[in-house]
Amino acid sequence: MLKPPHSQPAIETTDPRVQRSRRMLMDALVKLLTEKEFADVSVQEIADEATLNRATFYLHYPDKDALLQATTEARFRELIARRGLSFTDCDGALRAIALGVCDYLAETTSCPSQLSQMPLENSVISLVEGMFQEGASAHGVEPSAEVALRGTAVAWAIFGAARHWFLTTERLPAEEMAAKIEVMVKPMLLNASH
Amino acid sequence: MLKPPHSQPAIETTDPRVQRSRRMLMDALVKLLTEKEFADVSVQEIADEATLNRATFYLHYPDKDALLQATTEARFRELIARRGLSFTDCDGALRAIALGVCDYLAETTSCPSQLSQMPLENSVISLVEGMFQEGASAHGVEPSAEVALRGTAVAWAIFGAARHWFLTTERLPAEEMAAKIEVMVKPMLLNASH
DNA sequence: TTCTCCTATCGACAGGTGTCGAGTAATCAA
DNA sequence: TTGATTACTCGACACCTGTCGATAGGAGAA
Repeated sequence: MLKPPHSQPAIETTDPRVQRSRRMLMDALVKLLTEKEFADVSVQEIADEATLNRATFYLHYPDKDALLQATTEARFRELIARRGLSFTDCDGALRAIALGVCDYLAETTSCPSQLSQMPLENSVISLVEGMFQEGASAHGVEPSAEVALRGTAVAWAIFGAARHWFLTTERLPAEEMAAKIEVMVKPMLLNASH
Repeated sequence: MLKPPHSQPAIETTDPRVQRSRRMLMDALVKLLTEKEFADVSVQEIADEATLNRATFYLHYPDKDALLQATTEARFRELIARRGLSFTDCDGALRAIALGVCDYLAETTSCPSQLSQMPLENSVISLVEGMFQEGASAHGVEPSAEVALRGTAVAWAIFGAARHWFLTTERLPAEEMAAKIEVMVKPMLLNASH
């Protein structure tokens, strides 16, 4: 469900030991996910795979959902960065974001069967939301409830569409899908953004 | 996560014992949710509250998430039915659905603090999706990948917007919000539906 | 180096989970 | 009513969870 305690604690630490432990835990989870479902992975297994003690796991994440969340977020951020997403051109950004989400789903969930489930969504959607906020403020659109609402709705629409695409057999190339999503979703932004 | 086994098994049984047990489990969960967080509710507590054996719980649902899912779906269906949502007028339907989702979130999650989390979404979104399918086919729009995609994206957008609204302090009346959502989301449907 | 702070380790704990086999009781059809 | 079927109960099982206190061990500053 929700992790109010260390919801976003897993960031900002310079201590190399901490960095190392967290990376090892993430890598361990990713490896285990190529072998079995998330639900079938225990904290003990993750700790073993990471060559860390189980108690150490709980020093960093409240439970395995939080680790999945953090891992997901890190991978998605990296993917976006690798694509060199810049918000200098407003027009390309929408398609790029859609493409990023499609790519992300296709890449990180192709392993066992359908990991395309819920815990992933929280982090990805809120990241996409953040991108819209960023993009809007970068272009002088002052933040308002209206803008925030539209950003949220668009983020959810994009994720929902990308997920739909991902769950489809015989799917189109990601680029085509991203273009489709762009034209479908763009009208939602036109009334209130600049 | 996902429950492939009895994902939608909780339907269609005439045996009164089954009906009774499932209803008692749902009612028990609803009652317990007024007292504590979902994460803090154990299967044993649910069974006790329902005056059923714990093993009986597992005869009906694979875990407590599945019960929450089923309970959620039942409540949302009932709410929609109570509002007398009809799809005879295409124009009102969109706003009515948005209103239904807002109502739903406001009603079922006001109890402890924030239950507005993930397990709920699956069922509600797919229900809304189903409504679009239904509405489209009722008006002679032949089913296509395009229509399905738009329905999905709209469902996610509505849910995301309603959730955003729900998590806002000082929120507008649900009716106003639903109207806002309608105008925001409607353009997504215009190109491909009739 | 030495000292301090923080992280990682270890063993153990009370509790929860999901499943099983065997027995009881309710339902439905013949 | 009888008999077959199915739901429910019960106790027990191995395992996982989240947390604790005590201890060892690196990182960085004095």
